[in-house]
Amino acid sequence: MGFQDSFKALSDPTRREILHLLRTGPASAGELLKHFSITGASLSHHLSVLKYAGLIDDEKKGKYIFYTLNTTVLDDILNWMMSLKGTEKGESNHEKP
Amino acid sequence: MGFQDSFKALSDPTRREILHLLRTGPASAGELLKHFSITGASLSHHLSVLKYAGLIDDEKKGKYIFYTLNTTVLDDILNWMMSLKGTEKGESNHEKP
DNA sequence: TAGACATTTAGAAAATCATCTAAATAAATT
DNA sequence: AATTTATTTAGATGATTTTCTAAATGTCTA
Repeated sequence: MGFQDSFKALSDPTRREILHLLRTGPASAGELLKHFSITGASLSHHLSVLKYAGLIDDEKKGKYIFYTLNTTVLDDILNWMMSLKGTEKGESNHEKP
Repeated sequence: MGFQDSFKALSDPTRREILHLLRTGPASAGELLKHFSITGASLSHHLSVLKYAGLIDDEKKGKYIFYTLNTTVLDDILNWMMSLKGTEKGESNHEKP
């Protein structure tokens, strides 16, 4: 887990789509799989990368594993990008100084 | 140039450091090179990736080429991340609805 | 408990990537 | 004009990544 892992995780289109699908709520691996034309093994790999990066959490519920978006790391990345733009952490930036 | 290229460009630590160095203003390739222990050829490669992604601009000034941060694409990425969090484009998000 | 279902792990192949050295281009200096 | 300086391009190499098939693990149901 670290900045590097998060950015690496985000650099793959399948993984970004997974995050996008999870924005509305949890989903099992099988549900997610319907949206892609890759094998379950490939999806599983992508999920493990996202999990290692801290971008998703998983919870086993019987036969299924449900994945949920974790926005904590996203916030860190957002802050890093804001700092590049010279915008401070919590600023709303509606006015220009 | 596209979303994918931008994220790929951001997934390398050297390239992120380049962007970080450029946040205070333009710099030539040679100036940037001082901050890394890679060859000029490698740096040049990284700069071309960043440029292709639209994250930096370059301008030739005689013997030197000056690179500047371009925040347009960063804004697109920021918006994409905000949308993941369920936050709309320009919202300040200081209150919870 | 045997079989079906959901998901992961292992291992391999092909593609992509970061880096290097060597050579090329282009502008400034002497 | 020849040399030096700044940077890029070309081509090669080793590392990492994405994907696959096959097999393993764990859980539910008939």
